[in-house]
Amino acid sequence: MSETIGKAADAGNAGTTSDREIHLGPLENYIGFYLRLAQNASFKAFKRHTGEGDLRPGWFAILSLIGGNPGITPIALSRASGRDKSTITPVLRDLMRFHLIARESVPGDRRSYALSLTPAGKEKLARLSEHAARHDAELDALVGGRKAELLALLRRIAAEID
Amino acid sequence: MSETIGKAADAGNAGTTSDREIHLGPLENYIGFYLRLAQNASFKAFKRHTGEGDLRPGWFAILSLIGGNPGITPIALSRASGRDKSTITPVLRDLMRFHLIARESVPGDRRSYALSLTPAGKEKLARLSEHAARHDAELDALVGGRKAELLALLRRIAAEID
DNA sequence: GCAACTTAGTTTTATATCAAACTATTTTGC
DNA sequence: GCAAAATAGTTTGATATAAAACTAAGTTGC
Repeated sequence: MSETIGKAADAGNAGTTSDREIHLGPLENYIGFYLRLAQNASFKAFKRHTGEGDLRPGWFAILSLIGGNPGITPIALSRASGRDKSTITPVLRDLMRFHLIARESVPGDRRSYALSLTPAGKEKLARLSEHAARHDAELDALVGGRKAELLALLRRIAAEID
Repeated sequence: MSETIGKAADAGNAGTTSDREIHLGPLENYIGFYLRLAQNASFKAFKRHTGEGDLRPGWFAILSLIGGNPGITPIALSRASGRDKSTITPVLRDLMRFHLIARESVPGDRRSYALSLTPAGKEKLARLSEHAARHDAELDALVGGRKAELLALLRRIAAEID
């Protein structure tokens, strides 16, 4: 961490700004800025947790939603998980490739299909759930008694910012 | 929005789950889940704001930090903006290409260089700042009087989750 | 009952991000 | 002072995501 200490002494230079004197300026009070920092940090930590096995962060929410809603369609998954439908396709392809989910045709709509977990998928979900629970427990510990308030605010931002 | 209503009536099917009956299950109470949703929504809205001009979301934080800290180096930018140093390089290249920033050598360290805004960069930053301020004002409106608490929690998550 | 519109899913393209590997320097420990 | 370790910056490769364009199928309005 030893930063460039003596440099600002130089004349023709406005002063090379070292780490500990950075001014965040307006960013300091921007919700959007800290929302990004917090999400990145949380996602990184989650990746570290799950990545230790053969798991993938993107799989958990999808597997969990299929597990809790057998027969769910890709478009419903997209809406429930808050991701664009075009990002669901490759995840489902992976999950199929590893035989964690099964597709069944939807009677009455040949465009769509119904998803469910295979036994292997249920096992994988169980294992992923442990990691996820541990991860969110860490977050819980950080926010202490203000979890309900934080969740309410985040839900509100997610739902109404657009 | 007319969803597939009559489908669950079919026998051999566990019931095709339509949008309005989705159970989020554990996700419902996961901070990480709503952190992602909120950040994605906020980022999308920001992109919409800035994208109307010739602006780019990634540019604002960087320009703002350079503007507030003339002489800042790429590595200090990386830390202050919370992004990996490898993501700073291409942004700086773009900003250089549009003559919004200038590089100056750092006396005493030939690996690094000092950054500053050109007059054009200052103008661009001023314009971007308006959009950013408007965006964050929307977020402020959503969180009402609980902004300080939200910021404190997000800062804490960003700083301590790793 | 057919044309127009809408919806489900996929593919393609673009952006944001991290991580690892690499080069060129600088700093540190004897 | 020199070898080893650390640091600054870049490049390359991977993943997460959205958006737009496309295909196929369903729904609606006369």
